[in-house]
Amino acid sequence: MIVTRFAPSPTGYLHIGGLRTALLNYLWAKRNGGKFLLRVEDTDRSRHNEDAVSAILEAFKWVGLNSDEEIVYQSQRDEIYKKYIDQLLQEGKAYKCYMTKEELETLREEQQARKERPRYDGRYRDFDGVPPEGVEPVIRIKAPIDGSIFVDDKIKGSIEFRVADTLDDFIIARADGNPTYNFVVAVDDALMGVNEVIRGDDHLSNTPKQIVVYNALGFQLPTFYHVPMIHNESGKKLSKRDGATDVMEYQRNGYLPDALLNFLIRLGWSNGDQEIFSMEEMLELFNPKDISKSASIYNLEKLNWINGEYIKSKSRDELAKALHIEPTPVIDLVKDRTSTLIELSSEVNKILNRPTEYDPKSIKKHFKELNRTLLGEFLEKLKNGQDSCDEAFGHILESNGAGMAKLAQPVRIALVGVAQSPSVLDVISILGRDEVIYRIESFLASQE
RNA sequence: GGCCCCAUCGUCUAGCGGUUAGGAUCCCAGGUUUUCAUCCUGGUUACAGGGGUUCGAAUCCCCUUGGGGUCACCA
Repeated sequence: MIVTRFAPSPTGYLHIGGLRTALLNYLWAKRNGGKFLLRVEDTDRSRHNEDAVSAILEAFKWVGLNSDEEIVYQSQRDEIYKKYIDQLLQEGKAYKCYMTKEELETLREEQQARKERPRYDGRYRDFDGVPPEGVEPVIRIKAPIDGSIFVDDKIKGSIEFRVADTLDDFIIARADGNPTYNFVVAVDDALMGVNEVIRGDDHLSNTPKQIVVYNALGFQLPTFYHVPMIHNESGKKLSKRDGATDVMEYQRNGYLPDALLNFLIRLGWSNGDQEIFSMEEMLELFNPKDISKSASIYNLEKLNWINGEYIKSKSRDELAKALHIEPTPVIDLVKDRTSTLIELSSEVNKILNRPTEYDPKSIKKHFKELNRTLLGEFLEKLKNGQDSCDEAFGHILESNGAGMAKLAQPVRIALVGVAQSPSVLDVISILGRDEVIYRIESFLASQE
């Protein structure tokens, strides 16, 4: 069975790039009848943040990606980590290092002065003397001293990391006893049964370290897929400064969750010329080995288009629900002309609500002497009640020998306040004769 | 700077030795629409550069250039 996971650190909200990673993991697990798990990486106590955790979970709920098991919190697994650290200590695969932060810093400066790679020198690796007083030791793992570690990545291929220039005996537990990232990731993934790891390629250079941990503990290595980053418009890793990186911001801005997922799946992955993918199709087609090797730039224009396509394809009831309003035929009238729920809402309101003001530019262009006359005649016919609205429209144009626009545009302005709207006759038929009369009279009164 | 990764239209991508280099988005033009939007039709724009290999390279190899990532007692 394939088990995947997404492991956010609770530093704020769910990042749009994180959501993509989560989606890929979700799809791959589900496609294979496996499990998708969630793990909160909060080993750094000083950064632990409850609000951040709930913000992230809220975002997952919104997009509908659910964990198949209880969410794992690393902050609650101290005993587990301690047990494995003790095991490594006892087996001589890890050791206590009494070097102080200051000493470490000095070492680094010396190495840098010599243009060498900053690297722990292993001075306590085989230490069996008397430990210095007053120093709480960190725990370091014994990494290989030479040779190479190979990461067999299913997207990038086999990658060689020479120990000499990538590894040292890195710290697996801090002086305060808390374990560090590369250690807990390996332990948790192994213990949770995660056997396929799909993550951003910013983790690629961490992978050799995690492999050292897997090997020391005798755990089986998962399959790795390192997916390229999403970049901002200037080609850099997407960060908070780029705006709109919080997943929930997309909800606030009127995007539909399935449209957002559709947009994200197309970053670095494709299926021929297909652009629109339902969740079912994604589940049927997605395979992480097909992900492209190069980074992609995050571009909102495509998302807007996709979102518009999704709005067009939704039913009146679905859209009403998304807008938190009662279903109305107005939705069908305007949904083809909008690309976000915000726009949809404003278009609906434009028709449902009586105009509070009239666009000056529209009036200037479409409310001249003839328009005024025709509109007056139209109003009379409506009040007279002989003709239907459609008939009244036709009769007036015919008797005056005028083009449609001469009457339609002023009517439109009277009904919705501007010269742009869906078909005037459609709007009239939705509003009903009385409301149309009211709005035309109000408009005429405002133009006295 | 060391190490690692990457390189087709502005953007997302198809292509996996032989194609007029395709699609989508964006933009522009025309049509439809009384208007706007939708929709339809058409158009502009790409294989980073240089060497190889080959009868034949966007496709394979090397170099250069460019871009990105990463180098913590952060995750």
